[in-house]
Amino acid sequence: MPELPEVETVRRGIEPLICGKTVTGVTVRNASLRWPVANDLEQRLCGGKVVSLNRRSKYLLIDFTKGTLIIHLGMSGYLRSLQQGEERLKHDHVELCFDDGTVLVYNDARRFGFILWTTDDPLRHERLVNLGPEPLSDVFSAAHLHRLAQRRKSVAIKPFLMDSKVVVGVGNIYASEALFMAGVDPRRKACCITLDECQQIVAAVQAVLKDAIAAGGTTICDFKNSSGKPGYFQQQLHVYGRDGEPCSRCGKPIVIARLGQRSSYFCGNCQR
DNA sequence: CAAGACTCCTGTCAGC
DNA sequence: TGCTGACAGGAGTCTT
Repeated sequence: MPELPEVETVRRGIEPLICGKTVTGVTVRNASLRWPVANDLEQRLCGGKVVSLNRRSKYLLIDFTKGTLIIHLGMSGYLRSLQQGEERLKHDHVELCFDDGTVLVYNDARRFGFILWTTDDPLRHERLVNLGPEPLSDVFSAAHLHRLAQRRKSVAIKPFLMDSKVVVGVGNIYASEALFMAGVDPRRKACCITLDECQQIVAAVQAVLKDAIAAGGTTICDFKNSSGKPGYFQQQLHVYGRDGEPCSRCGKPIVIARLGQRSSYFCGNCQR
């Protein structure tokens, strides 16, 4: 389940494979993703040269001379490069062929992801324009978090952190992990979190994401393999998915709570 | 506007 | 062993 670190890992992994190369063919095997793949994608992409690869939130932005491909990996999506003669896999939905023979494949079993094309500024695209700050930027500060949190009278801090208007790229796993690191109970109301605690939370979110990116970076070489999914879950998780297991800090069992339709894992002793 | 429920989809796993 | 149902989750829409 690609969260921001995984998308950044994907970006770094495929950048050297396609940057500066020209699209010579596009195959869409299944256009019914979260939003349908444009039926004229091949016409739009062919002859276009990849200028750069960028990321905004969990969106991968492939800038071409003619426009930008906006890719979201959803829950189960990944990109890999196909070796010559290699078999296609189930759920290989879209393929981009480049002039040097490189083939980039989009695979997404659950089809929560999508591939969009825009000729305008991708950051002003309707999917991106209302997003909050990047978690690793200076805009994501304790003051920012505290200011927004004070207006939210009933939502708990954990679903608040997962709100993309507050900060992008913090999914269920990293929200749980960051709140553990910050020592904050995920059930507490956002409006009751102090500025000092916001500072702890910001630092924790950034540390968790940076660690995950670093862990993903170690597996970038796998991109050339057909099995080359990037290093999801390489990181040591302290609370996520560990209900009943002892807390790594105090030894008391990790507990689980439902917050905003999502499972939240935490230590009732270390997180107050 | 805020907040919660519901939705998309399929692989995985528990329970029978 | 095979079937069934619950569950997972990002992010959008719908309802309250």
